[in-house]
Amino acid sequence: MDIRSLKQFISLAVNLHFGRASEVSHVSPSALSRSIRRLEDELGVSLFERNNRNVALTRAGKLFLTYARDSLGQWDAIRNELMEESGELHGEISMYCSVTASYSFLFDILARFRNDHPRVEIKLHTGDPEDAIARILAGDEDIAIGARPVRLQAGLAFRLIEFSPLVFIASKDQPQQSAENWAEIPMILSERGLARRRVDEWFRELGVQPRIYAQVAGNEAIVSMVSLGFGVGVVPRIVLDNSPLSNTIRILDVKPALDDYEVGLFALEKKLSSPLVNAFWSQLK
Amino acid sequence: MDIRSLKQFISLAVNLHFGRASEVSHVSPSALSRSIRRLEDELGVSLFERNNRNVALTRAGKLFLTYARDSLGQWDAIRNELMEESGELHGEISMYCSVTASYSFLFDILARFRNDHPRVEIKLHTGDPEDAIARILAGDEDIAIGARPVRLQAGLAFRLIEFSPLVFIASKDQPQQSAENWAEIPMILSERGLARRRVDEWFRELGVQPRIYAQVAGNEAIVSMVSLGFGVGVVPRIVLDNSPLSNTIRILDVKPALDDYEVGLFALEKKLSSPLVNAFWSQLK
DNA sequence: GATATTTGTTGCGTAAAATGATATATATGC
DNA sequence: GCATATATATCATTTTACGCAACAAATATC
Repeated sequence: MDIRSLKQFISLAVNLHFGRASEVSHVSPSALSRSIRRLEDELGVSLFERNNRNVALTRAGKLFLTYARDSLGQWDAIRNELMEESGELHGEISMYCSVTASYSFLFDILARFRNDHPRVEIKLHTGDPEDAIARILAGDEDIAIGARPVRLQAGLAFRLIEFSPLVFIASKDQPQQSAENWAEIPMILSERGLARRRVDEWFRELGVQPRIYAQVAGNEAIVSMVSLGFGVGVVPRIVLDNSPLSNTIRILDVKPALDDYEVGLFALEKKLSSPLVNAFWSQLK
Repeated sequence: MDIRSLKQFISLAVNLHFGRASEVSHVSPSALSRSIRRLEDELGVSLFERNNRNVALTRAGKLFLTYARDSLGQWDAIRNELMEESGELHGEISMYCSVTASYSFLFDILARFRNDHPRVEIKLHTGDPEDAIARILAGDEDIAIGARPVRLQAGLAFRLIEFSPLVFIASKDQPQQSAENWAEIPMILSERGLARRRVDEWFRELGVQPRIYAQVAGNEAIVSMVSLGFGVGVVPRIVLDNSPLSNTIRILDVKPALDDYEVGLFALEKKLSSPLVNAFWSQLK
């Protein structure tokens, strides 16, 4: 039995799906299957009841799950304890953020952190920012960068990095639209996410049914389409600051303005007691 | 980190000597050295302060030792729990006994145990019976076969297998000695151990200084020398029962007779709660 | 004080174990 | 009944672990 097997077991016990669990653990499904099998051989009991369609914990599996969680917690605890003993921070911390964020905030933050704690290895995963909170809550990542939702889930901690206005953008070549014809203007919006919800509400309060030209995943794609003159988009301004297309774009002066994005760090509150996470966290004063 | 590394670490922490610790763990010293090194790398701290002459636990090592013991205890606990869940006993149990014992009692006991619990693997180590209790107390073995000492150490459990008279033996060819000349008779005795202490006391009570011809390690060697006519020896009768030389030997009728050997199982009391050890233990009614 | 001995570590070649890609078997859904 | 999904078996490859022997450093021995 080793720590890795325990983590894999927990992942499978939570996901109840070899494919997804193996993805989280960064191994192939076959490796996970064998790892679980090995564990079962070692313990002499089946931990999962599985056929080719379903995976379920056995009674023994449930018992072992609580053991695994405890054991992993204690392992983390002793590692933290010994880390304090050694004086210097070291180990591994996992981060999740969007590609946009990795271009903008991340560089400065990481550079500083790296300088202060050179022996801490950072595992960075990028992806859809909408998944950020879910990944934190699931314990898949230690820290994520994202926009603060209106309501924070219980146990979730947020620390502001900066405000970024949510702005309407149009191509520089396009003539300025008058404020009255919002129903006519082709809009290019996020498929989902906080920005989309804000815009939907904005239109609702205005009493206008927007003409949605395109629903796009990713702020960069919105900038591209707007730059090409397809319509008006809404993105956090931080995206423009790092966009190679920003000089082809102008920001519309829209009233009322949308609320600012609050971009910041997410982490589980209970993980803030970990020296590594805490060091990262406290870096932002 | 895996269970094996933890055991190796504990062994080194107890022995404070790579050679001896590696022997207990059944690996080469180099493997142990690398294993410890790996642990230290993983934790980012030194666990031992060591040069080519001394090994000592660091402060971090002491902290980790308590963790390791706890962690190992919990691992055993969950394994036992899951074993009860599964209904059938399985796993591994380690035994220690002398070569003599392995010829005599062990066969029947093991055959029966194997029949009742075929999925339990038995690791058998043989060696000097005088080490049996020490190995049990050190936790190196689950169960040992040996002779009950006058006083049992605290925490040590003993279960009688059978009595075996401690007998004086001589070669069949030698003439019977009269009872008066014990001081003249060449004695062949164990170097150490319970039998030796009993004989020493026997002579002391008789007020005779024995003439010790040879001090030998191992009952088989005593039988050999006696059989060749070098003198009179003292061994538990069970040894004769399994000796190919027994027909060349006769048992002397000595008064007062020595107390019987109480041959039986040793185990740590706290290990009796383990299903495996308990099953072995309870086999002897 | 020179030599021998003890003992932890390291280099190297081999053996074992783990892994990923692919194939397979089997269950489910339409 | 065919298409899909999914856990597992197989095989080739890579990674890891191990033991042996050499080494280095410290102590013991005379």
